[in-house]
Order: sequence, then C-alpha cells, then structure tokens
Amino acid sequence: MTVPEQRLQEALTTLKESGVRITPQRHAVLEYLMQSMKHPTADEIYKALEDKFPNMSVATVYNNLRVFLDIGLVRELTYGDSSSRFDCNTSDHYHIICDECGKIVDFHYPSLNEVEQLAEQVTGFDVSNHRLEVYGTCENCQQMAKH
Amino acid sequence: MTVPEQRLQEALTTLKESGVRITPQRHAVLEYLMQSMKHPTADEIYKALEDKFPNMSVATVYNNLRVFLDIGLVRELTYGDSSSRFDCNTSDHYHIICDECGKIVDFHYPSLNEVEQLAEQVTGFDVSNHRLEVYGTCENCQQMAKH
DNA sequence: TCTTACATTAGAATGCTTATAATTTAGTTT
DNA sequence: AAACTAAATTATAAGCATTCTAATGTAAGA
Repeated sequence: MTVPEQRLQEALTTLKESGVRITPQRHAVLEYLMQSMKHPTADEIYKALEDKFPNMSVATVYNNLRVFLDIGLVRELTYGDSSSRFDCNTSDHYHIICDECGKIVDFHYPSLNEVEQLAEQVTGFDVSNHRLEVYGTCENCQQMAKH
Repeated sequence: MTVPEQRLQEALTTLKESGVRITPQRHAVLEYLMQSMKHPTADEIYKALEDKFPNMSVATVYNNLRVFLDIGLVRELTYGDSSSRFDCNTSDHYHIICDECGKIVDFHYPSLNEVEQLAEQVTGFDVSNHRLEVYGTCENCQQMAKH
C-alpha cells in the first residue's frame, strides 16, 4: 500500500470514529485531496470530480471540506487571492508561495517552538499552533522574467 | 510630534512622490490606519469615518487601500474569516491571533532570515519576504472559558 | 427490510470586493 | 485668480466565493 493510500485509510478510520458517514462523494473528495500534491481550491476539487459525479453539488464539496476541517484532517490556507486552498498534509511543514503565479510549494524546517513560547510569554495567549509563509518568485517565473 | 503623526507625514510624502493626490478622504483613511492599534477591515474604516464623511463611498475606502498596498504603505492580512484586515505597521513583526474572538496582536521576534535562506536553497525560489502567524486563545477568552 | 438521522442536491441568498459611468476635485498651467 | 485636465469620488451594479434552505436521497443500525 502506497503512503497516500495508507493516509487515506487512516483518515477514513478517523472519520468513522467521529461518527461521520462515508458516502461516495465524501470518499472521493478525501481521496482527491490525499493524492493531490497541489493545494486545491474547492472549485478545483469540484471540477476534478465532475466526470465521476456529474450530479455532485458544489455545496457538497464545501460541506465535506468543513467536516474535514472540523476533525482536523485538512487545513485551510487563505492568501490575498479570492479562494481558499486546502492542505491535507498534516505533518509539520511550511509553505512558500510564488508572488507571480500563486504556486504553493511545501518545505520542511524544524518547528519554531521557541517562537511559540516567546509569543505566549509576551502576549499571555495560550498558543495552539503557528503558520509560516515565505513569499518569492519560483524558478519558472524567474526564467519568464529573463525573456 | 508624536510617532504616529510622524509616520503619517512620512507616508504623505511617499504618496506625493508616487504622484498620488492627497484628497481629504484619502488623508482620513490613512490617518485612521496610522493611529489605529487594531488591524481594521475596510468596513471598520468606512464606519469609523462616516461621521466625518457622510457621503464617502465604500469603494473609496477600497480604492485607497489598494493605492496604499501598491505603494507598500500597508499590508493586507487574510485569515479564514470573511474580510481582509489592513496593517500599516511596516516594521518587522509577527501576529498572534485569537482562535475565539479573532483579535490580532503584534509581537516582535528577531527576523527569521535563516528560514528564508533555507527555503531558497531547497525550493529554488527567489525569496522576497515571509509571514509568521501564531494562533491561540487570548487572556480574555481564557477567562471566559473558566466561567 | 424498515427506519431515521445524516448527506446530497439545486438554487437562492449573503457578504466582501471590484467594475462602471457620471460627477467632482486636486494640483498644475495660463 | 481662473481655467484646465487627469485623477478621485460617488452610487450603483456586478462578480465571485461561500453558505443557507428546503426537498430528496441514502448509509448504517434495529
């Protein structure tokens, strides 16, 4: 069993344990998220599945994404542009976003625990998590700029 | 002259140098942003100024925010919730956001240059900047939860 | 198999933001 | 100081992502 398949199985187990039903549409949305290396928008998921489920409503995609969010299976990424992106990679990682084309790439870095601790001390917050986003120009767009 | 007033003057100079006209509405939006310790939404700015400018259109607020964004006088903050927030503090700082009430508080920490460098090496991006957001529960909401 | 609470669907509604076209005005020129 | 013009403001309409609603369908347990 490949790693994405394994993660999918684990996610399905988590869903069942939360008392959530596994419908074909829900399964498909989850599967698509799991095997996607990009960070798709709700609409991208909808379009990707319309061959398989011609009658599926956009609302179903949104409903399921919310279920996954509530359970903690996916994370919502919001940037300046219009629509949210969804990330099912729950392992610790950060994102680097291209200012030109909007592409999002994951990269790994030791978790910044000391920043969380400092933030707690300075602000009195009870800290739960953090996000780090780096911005720049991807290699593709750097090439484009030269020509 | 207080520090916010000084920053306002500098910002006005920057605007003039960019060939942007200083209208009363534009001045008021900028002034409000500069003296606000919160990170207001467009609508909050609009409502805050409606006594002074009863005929001002929301579009004017948005137009001016875009002008300030383009020139680099303010930064746009987007989170899961519906509307963008605007931050005129251009000095390096990070944000901590309350999961309960949505309050945003600034905190300072040495810039994470080494993360930017690593990201460049790993991804091949040409990095321009980065953002760090910490999430948690603010002191107020911690108190609320106890009672 | 029956039942029922939960999921899906289609379409309307909401809310933030942007576009449009007419009017007004800031800042320069005469 | 008056005239000019490009830019800004205004009111309103439009756009788009997301959520809501009510009716229909279905997964999973009794």
